[in-house]
Amino acid sequence: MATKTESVSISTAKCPECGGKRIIKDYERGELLCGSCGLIIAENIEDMGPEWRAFDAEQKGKRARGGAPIKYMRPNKGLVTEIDQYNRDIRGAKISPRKQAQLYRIRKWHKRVSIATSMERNLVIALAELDRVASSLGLPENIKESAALLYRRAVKEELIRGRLIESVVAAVIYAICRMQGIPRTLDEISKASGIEKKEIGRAYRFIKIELDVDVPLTDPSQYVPKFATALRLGGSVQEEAIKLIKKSLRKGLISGRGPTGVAAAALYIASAMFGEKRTQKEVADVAGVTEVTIRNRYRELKKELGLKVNL
DNA sequence: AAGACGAAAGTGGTTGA
DNA sequence: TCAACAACTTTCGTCTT
Repeated sequence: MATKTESVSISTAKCPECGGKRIIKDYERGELLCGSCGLIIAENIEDMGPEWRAFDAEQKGKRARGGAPIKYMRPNKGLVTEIDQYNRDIRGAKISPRKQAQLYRIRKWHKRVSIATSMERNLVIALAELDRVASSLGLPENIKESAALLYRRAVKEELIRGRLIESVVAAVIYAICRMQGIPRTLDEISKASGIEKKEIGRAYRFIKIELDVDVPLTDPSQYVPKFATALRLGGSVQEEAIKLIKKSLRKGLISGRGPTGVAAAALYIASAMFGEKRTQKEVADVAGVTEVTIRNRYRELKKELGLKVNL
């Protein structure tokens, strides 16, 4: 993919520390920070590389909280302080009941605070990643918003456990795109996020089941404008392609077929009908399928619809 | 010579016992 | 957990323009 400058859009972001909406982009220092409490949300915001999440949360408010920089993938490692549950002091002597009660309370709150902050950290990383991937895919604000919401639900239900944050973010984006009818293939999201397709698929399936979101299956015609643009095909060709898809949907159904393949075949036929023929290879490339698949779909469409197309 | 076609074998993921 | 299965890909030989 060609390098281009990305303006990181942050209007969906909220400060994970104080909830403030006023987020400041400091381009001189390349930082994203909260206007109310000064929390640095992300550094190196101009940098597209995968390792840009180097990151250091610091609160300038009342409760001073500091420590080592948080490592990339493991929000809790290196920061936890364990308070064990055996009521002995360091020399092994018993601790008075009164002290025990105090220790119990300390442990309790320690745990609560740890969980809260680890969730915050998780969100900070995830939202930055979400923004990066969504921008790189050219997705609109409302998609980011919905995706962020879904991700928060996933965090709340503690579904991120063994998973890479990035995988879940990618999966959430994929799910939201499908729900909103803005087609992005797993391939595209994989490329934008740097996560393998099957990883995203796995995370996607998981959150789909656990969060009980129902995602409609993709309508092939959603891909038509995108492919047509890439092939420089006009509006009338697109309309024809969509018409073909609708017709075959009503007929013997295209169920089970990959939506991209169907869209590609319809476009292929439509382009030929309008004398703006594109080769199977051209169509196949932009659709991310092979010529063989186009041929198979094309054959099916032709038979089902009784088309008299001579190419 | 390039594009279209289709058969055959291989791949990765889903499903159901 | 494993095997069957469907969709899709890869590869390759042949036909058409």
